Amino acid sequence: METVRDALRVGGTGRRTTVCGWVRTFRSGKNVAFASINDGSCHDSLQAVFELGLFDPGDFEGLCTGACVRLTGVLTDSQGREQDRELRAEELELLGPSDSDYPLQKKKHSNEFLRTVPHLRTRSATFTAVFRMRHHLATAIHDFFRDRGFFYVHPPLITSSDCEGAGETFQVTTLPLSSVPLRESGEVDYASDFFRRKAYMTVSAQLEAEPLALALGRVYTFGPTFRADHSDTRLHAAEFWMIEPEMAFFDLEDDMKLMEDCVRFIASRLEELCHAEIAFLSETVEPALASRYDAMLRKKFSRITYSGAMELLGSAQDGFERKVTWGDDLGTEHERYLCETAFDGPVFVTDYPATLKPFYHRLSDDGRTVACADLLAPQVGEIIGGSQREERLEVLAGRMAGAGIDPETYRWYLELRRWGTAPHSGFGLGFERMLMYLSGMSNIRDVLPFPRTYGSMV
RNA sequence: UCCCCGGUAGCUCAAUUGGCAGAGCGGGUGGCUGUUAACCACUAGGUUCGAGGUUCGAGUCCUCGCCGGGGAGCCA
Repeated sequence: METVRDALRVGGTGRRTTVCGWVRTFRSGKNVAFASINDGSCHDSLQAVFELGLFDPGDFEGLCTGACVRLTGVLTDSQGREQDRELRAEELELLGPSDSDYPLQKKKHSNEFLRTVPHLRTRSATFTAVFRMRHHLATAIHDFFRDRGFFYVHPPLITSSDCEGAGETFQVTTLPLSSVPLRESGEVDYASDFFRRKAYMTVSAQLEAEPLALALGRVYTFGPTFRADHSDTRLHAAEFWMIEPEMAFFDLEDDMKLMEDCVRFIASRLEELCHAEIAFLSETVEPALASRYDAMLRKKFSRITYSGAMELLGSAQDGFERKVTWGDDLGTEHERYLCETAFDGPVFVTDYPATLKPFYHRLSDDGRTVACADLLAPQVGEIIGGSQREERLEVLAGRMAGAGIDPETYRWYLELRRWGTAPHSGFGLGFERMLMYLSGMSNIRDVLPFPRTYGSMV
């Protein structure tokens, strides 16, 4: 047995082989019938040709769109124009019949409809393409970091820290919800909870990555992240994946170079490995997809400071719903203006006001901005957020106090600065956002196999 | 959480001012064909999301609810 991919690409024609796969379309005539067989191994399907004289009419019962078959036959050069080779079938085994109720018919379905059948949409041309790209993106990321001496580390998914400012947390508990134990004060008595304290699903692995970076040097995490924000948009999921590298001895400039190298590397890897998928998605989903790869591979990423962006937005501000001045956070309309109109491609926005960023971003010499960089991309918004971390104990303690954070909660984090502190930097790359940008899919629900979003878990 | 749009056949959608519920694809039947989301003919297929209301009459207007989509905020 071999995959459709190998049957189409490996060796020459004339050999006898067996393939298994699902029927995309079936066409029957008087003397000959055709079935397109796709097994997910590649974008293209294998056309099977049935000389009807070799089969009983009953053999084709249930052999319609959606059926699963095992076919044995001889690979031959195709007489048709749309494929180079095809399988002249000699033996047909119907592993799993289908019928007209099969939800995926041989037509274009809306992504909204396909979301109602997540267990079947995986077989569609679009979603097999997206999930192959998802795999290649993940392996490209591992290759990128491994080749640069990074260690892949595994911080916990259940954590006691809510990573200040990163988003709402899902609480983890084994307390009985119908009769939660209370203390005399009326507060929940976590002493009898599983961990004997309050616990959450992680919203970011960054804080826990720092002790590993300040020991192993260059590390990265790649795992799921959980956010309970009530944000119901095409860009947000409650469970998504993030890549969070953390590097000792990197300043912001080193950090940004790594971000840019990383994005270029994975884009070039996908362009190399996913020709057919990119071509298909350009045709059916996002005509601008090819130009996105150009923007990532052949142009240096633009850079602008937050202050510079404010000046730029000020001079173009008439068209905005909300006007912004220095100290305000950028709204979606402003971010879109920067990457879609002003720079027309991925752009770094750096050096935000300290008041807009978490306490652990390194305070710059001007005393009012921090050493950080967000990478904004057209259509998908922020795909990377990174910073140099505050390594000075007194400055960090002061910023925590300013933010009203109990130092005892982050005692271990402060101790990293107390003994053997080192300049270090890192960033968080949104895996699904990146995949959206590289695949052209405009809704995060369509790059996750089983998306979990606010109010919905199909 | 807020704002906007939508829900009609299995799927994608149409239905003029409130006046007979429609098409394509898919299904069935027949025909034709080395076909390409095949093609041609015929045919079946409906609680118009749900509950109320207005009206002689509601897919269409009003109220509430449910579901979906887009946007805002927050973020990746």
